[in-house]
Amino acid sequence: MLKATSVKDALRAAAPAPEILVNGWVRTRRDSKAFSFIELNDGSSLKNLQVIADATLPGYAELMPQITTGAALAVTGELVASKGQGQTWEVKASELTVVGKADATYPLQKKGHSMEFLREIAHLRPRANLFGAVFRVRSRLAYAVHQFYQDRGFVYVHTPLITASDCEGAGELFRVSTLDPLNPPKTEDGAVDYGQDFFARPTYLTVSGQLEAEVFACAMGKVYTFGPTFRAENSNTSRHASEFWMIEPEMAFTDLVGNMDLAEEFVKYLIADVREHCADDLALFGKFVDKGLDERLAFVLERPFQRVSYTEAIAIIEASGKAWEHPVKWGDNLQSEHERYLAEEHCKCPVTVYNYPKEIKPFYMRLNDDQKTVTAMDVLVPGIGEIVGGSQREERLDVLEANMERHGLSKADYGWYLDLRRYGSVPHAGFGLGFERMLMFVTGMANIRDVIPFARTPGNAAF
RNA sequence: UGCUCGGUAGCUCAGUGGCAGAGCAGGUGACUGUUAAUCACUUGGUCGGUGGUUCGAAUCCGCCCCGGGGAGCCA
Repeated sequence: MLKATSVKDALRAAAPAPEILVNGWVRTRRDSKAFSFIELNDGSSLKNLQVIADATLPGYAELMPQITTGAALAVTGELVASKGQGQTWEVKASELTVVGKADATYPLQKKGHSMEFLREIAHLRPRANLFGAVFRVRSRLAYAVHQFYQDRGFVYVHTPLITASDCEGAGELFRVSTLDPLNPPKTEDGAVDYGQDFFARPTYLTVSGQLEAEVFACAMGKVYTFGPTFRAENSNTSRHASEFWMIEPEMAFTDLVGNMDLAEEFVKYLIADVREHCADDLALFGKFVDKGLDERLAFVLERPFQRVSYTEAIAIIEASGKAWEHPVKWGDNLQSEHERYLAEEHCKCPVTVYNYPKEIKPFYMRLNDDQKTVTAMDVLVPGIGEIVGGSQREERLDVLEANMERHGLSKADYGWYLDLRRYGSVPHAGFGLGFERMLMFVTGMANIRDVIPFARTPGNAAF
């Protein structure tokens, strides 16, 4: 049997071919009296392959009504230079097989679907041009993540998805349990006895692999994780999902500046890689999703990211003279409107904000000499906001213990984490980059639910 | 979770107290190396659900469900 050629390969052929086999799904069909044009797509590229089905084909009259939008086809024929405008190559079919029919109820049409409607048919939307493009870019972006770190000598670490610790001391967790919810074992005082649960303790889906990544950074120097993460927050926004992917590099012998350097280099690398390898798909986003996309990506690549300390950021916001919905003073969290102002109006490019007040940041961030701020850093990008959050970690045992006490955390639960500071402790730093938020940034897609194959959000786990 | 805007044909939407509509998709026919093809005709409705106001409700009011936007939490 003839080995199949992808649409992508057929379209970039160097020469005609006497016989090729192409498999795919019908995007549309246009009929002439003597022949039909069939647009075939197999997901390998944005562009379709035009198939010419001549009326003299065996079974033509019976075949044509089955060749409807959505039907799966196997086409054997000659790859020839197109006689028409608009495409270089086309296939003149010698044999057409309808592998799977699609009747008139097939939901995808040739034009104009809303993102909301496509979200409801998440099992079919990868067949739409836009979503094919999104998920090809997603695949390439994931590859580029690994390439970036592997090229730089980072070791890929698989941190656990099931955890007994709430890594960040914040955020709500999904409980993992095999206890009977209707009749759980109880302790003498009436509480659920998790000692009898599967792991003999309460366990959850991880919200971050950071603490475990620190373990490996303090053994192998430079490591990264790349995997799914779970947050049971009741967040209903265009940039939050209950299940998302995150990349978390962690580096020993590295301080806050080295951390910011890596984050900025990483973001730029990903943009450059996708621009180089997904040009057709990005052009589609530039045309239909975000007219200014290419210009903005080019701009981000050309310029160094701005860096402002939290204290400077507060001064910038106060000096803006804007009427803020939430006025800020030193010590407050930056609101979304402030972050947007910094990235979109004041700097007009990604901006890294660092050295936040210790009161608004987690226990593991390193205390600065001013005793008031910690080495937190957030990368804010126009249109999305926070895309990276990280810090230099507190490597001094006594200071870390004091921080934990201040945050009301039990030292006993973090014995292994404290051990890293007892034995060969070193300055180290890392961050988390939201994979989907990065994908939103490079594609211009406005909603995180549209860059995840099957999005999980509060109240929605269909498919 | 609170704020706000929506839910009308398969899809996108108009209709805002008085006969349920358009474009696209689907069907039929014509025409054409077409390419979001074109032209003519045509099928298609629990107006999100429920209760109320009214002679009369898609339209006004209450409650519920679902979706969007922005907010908080964060990546």
